[in-house]
Amino acid sequence: MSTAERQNHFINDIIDEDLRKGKNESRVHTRFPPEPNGYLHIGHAKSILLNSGLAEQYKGSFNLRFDDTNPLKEEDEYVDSIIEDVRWLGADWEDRLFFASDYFLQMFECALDLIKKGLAYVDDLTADEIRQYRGTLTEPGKDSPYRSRSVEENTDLFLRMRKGKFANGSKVLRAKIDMTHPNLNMRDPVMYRVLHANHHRTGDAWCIYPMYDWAHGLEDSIEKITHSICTLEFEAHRPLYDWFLNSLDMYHPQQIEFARLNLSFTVMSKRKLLQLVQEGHVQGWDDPRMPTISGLRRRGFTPASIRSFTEKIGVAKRDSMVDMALLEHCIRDELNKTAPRYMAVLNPVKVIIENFPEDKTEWLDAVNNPENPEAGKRRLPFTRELYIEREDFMEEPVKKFYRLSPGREVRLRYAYFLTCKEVVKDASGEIMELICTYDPATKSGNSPDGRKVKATLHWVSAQHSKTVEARLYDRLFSVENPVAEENFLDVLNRDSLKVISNVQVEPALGEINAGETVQFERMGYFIADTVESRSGIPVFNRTVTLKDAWARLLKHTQNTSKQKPAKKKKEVVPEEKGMITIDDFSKIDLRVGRVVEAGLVEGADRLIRLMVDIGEDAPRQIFAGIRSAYQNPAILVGKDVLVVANLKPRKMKFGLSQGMVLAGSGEDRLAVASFLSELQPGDIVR
RNA sequence: UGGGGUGUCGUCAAGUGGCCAAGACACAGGGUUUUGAUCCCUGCAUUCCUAGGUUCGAGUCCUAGCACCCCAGCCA
Repeated sequence: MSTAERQNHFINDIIDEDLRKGKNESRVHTRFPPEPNGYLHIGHAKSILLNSGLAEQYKGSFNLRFDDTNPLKEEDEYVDSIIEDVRWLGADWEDRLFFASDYFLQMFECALDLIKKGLAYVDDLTADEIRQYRGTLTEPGKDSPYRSRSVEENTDLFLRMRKGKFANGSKVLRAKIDMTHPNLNMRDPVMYRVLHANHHRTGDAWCIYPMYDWAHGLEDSIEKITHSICTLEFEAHRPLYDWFLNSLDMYHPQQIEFARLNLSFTVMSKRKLLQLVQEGHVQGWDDPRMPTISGLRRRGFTPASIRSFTEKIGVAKRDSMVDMALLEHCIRDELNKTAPRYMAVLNPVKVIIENFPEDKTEWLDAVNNPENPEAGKRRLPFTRELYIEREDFMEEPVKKFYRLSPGREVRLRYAYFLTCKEVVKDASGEIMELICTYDPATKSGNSPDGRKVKATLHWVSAQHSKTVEARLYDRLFSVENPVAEENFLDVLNRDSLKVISNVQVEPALGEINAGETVQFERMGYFIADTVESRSGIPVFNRTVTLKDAWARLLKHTQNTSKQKPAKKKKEVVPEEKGMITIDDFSKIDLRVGRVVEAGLVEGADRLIRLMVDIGEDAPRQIFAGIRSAYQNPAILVGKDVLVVANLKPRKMKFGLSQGMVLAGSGEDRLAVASFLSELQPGDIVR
């Protein structure tokens, strides 16, 4: 494939240094070691392209090796899909396709060797007991009672394990390291478990299977890998990787860890992807909404776009979440240069051109790809009846909408200027047809008088167009990080797939081959689905929309108009209309009060200090700004007034004001509301 | 609270003691345009998790904190 360009990251630095020192005879040999228990996703693509890219860059080698050490989870179906995906991505393993299961015998012999060295033992503890003996993060573990078996006994037992003399789970082979090691992985890890199960490649040849930590370093060592690159979660396993190889005194590759890829608006764990498939939330591993390689391929992504993406995201050790927008950018960037353009109307509305002859078909030239002159031209039929996009017409155009509306003139791409004269609706008010006229002088879209038009619309001839189906895909999840939710299924994007069956496309599109990608002008990039297209009847998958400034503008105004009514509910109702509800009113504790004392306040020329009896043990002190109306406060004494009793007390420099006295005010008047009645202080007013 | 990692713009990510802290995506503004696309221009971290320190000079070195991630499968 293409030659890998050097990227600057820490793994390059490590390799450069190794080469400088002449380590491994200056070889570079990498590998991609998938377990065939699921489909590959874009996170794997990052690893595949990293490993194979490094091999290319340093003129080394790259192996594809299946890490098939667990017969319970692995299947040939997955092997096949993985091979297809890695090949499609362009990684070249030449003749080096390997299986860990091919090394089972060598691994077995190595285990015997380790037993002989007194570094491994057969343990009879149950899985539960092993867990208990392991200790915790903060407490050391303790030795198994079987830890001190002799080399002879261990050898005998292990041989019999291999011969099938023991039941599943009854015995394991463990490395003898250190049960008090602060790294849990070093507390006598299990190397082999008894598993009477059929393996997808070795069948019934084995009934003991090696564990990852034991097997992986051996696989790398056997293949003479120089740099064994894996993801961060294996960092704590590296001491073990090193311990096994050192104990065996074998060729020793270097394990290097990097951060796995996380992509916004999707999930990347095999378990969750499997769940999406099994529970039918998507239509399979290759559903175009899936972040799997096969899903992306069916969606219309290309190896080059994925390669470009992995180059842009870089390689580092910090946990990160890459913006889906970057992946979308990469595929747009490529398809813009390569995809031939066609016209297709996703949501058609009929246009009738009054002044165009009924029986005439005019063939017009259209450019196949403005980015690539070599793509040539094609001819488009133009007739009296056309379809245009329903969204390209607005009977009452909003601000900044400059497409078609009554009385307005637009350009039909590669054709003529068109003016809307009349809107025809059905009984329900839905627009059925647009009656328009065209200007014959504007052929191929130019006006001789220099008249300008603000918009250019795509269109198809109603007589010639074909009806096809399209699937409009969107992001699978509605939030950036679905994994952060209680249940990631709760945030599945309900609109991730919209199937539309009445897409009107120009005739040439009927001839397209499955797997070909085109641009529907102004709408997006679409690929003819490889699974459901039939000869002459393509089914289109939308890979990605074009960037759309108008859609963004619309969204913004929608958002702001959505927010406004929400605000208005709070503010407008009480303020503009002067209304509160009965609930608001019932919050006010209004009492009858009798003024028992009233006087001026020293240093405050507006305030009067009142002592008001509202039926409580003691009168309340209330400061009221009513002095302008009561130069002689004494006249207030003995009057019955209305007091807001549950007003939050307010500290003033003259003292605490514990309520409010209602007063009425008008032009030049201010008076405390007082009254004569049978009501007594403390009575509630409603 | 054991061990292993990581902290630089909204998101990725360069930077390996010495010009005003690369670049990309996103975002905002402008220009060109027969795709409201593409393309082009402009803007976008006085600051690198925090606090001290070393130094003529620190994102880079030292010390002490803080935050986040991984590990207790007979999964990989």
